[in-house]
Amino acid sequence: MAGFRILPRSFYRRPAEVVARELLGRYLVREAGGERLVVRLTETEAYLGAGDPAAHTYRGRRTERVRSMYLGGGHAYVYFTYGMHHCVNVVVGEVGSGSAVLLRAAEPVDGEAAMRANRGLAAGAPPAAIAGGPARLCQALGIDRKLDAATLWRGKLRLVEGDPASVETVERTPRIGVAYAGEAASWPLRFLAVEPSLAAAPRRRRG
DNA sequence: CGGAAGATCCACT
DNA sequence: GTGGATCTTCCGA
Repeated sequence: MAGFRILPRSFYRRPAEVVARELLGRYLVREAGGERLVVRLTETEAYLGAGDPAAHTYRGRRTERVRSMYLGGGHAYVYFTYGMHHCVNVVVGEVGSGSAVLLRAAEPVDGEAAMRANRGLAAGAPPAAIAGGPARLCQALGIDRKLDAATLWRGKLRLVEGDPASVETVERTPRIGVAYAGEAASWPLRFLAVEPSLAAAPRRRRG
């Protein structure tokens, strides 16, 4: 059964690839507009800090935007990109490590109607369209830069125990959209919870 | 101070 | 499969 016990700060004080893997199946809880929105995490990516050419903190870069990435495990790092999208990360490691886990996809657990409204989706849109993608996830949960540096162990954006046992198989692949990062573009730091129901489903024919 | 690109998504062909 | 939207952030000059 899914638990709503808040993940302790020690959970985050570990390497990014470990936390990225263990975040699968956990629940992200967002209190907004008098409602509680809950999603189950299904896809994450690890960003390793100063030694990772794909990370915003590559070579120890310290700018105003990435300030929250150095706050230590358990904080949120929210950035704005492409002129219209937000993405949310879970900061991991010790204070000053500059490492984090990007939350790339999740599926609705509670408050689905409100999330559909946040996304402006038509009634018939499939559940995967609600939070299947880093910017979609933020839009569904109403996450923007006001939540940058938020504490995930208390407040209006929280990470809880969830249902990690529901993740039967984890697939690892290179990260998405980091072709500029040279060799690091091939590092297998993307983690996906393989859904048995989807794995068994017939494949769509290619065109 | 200007230019370029971005950890994306959507509509259209 | 391709391109447009849209603007913050960063870096080099």
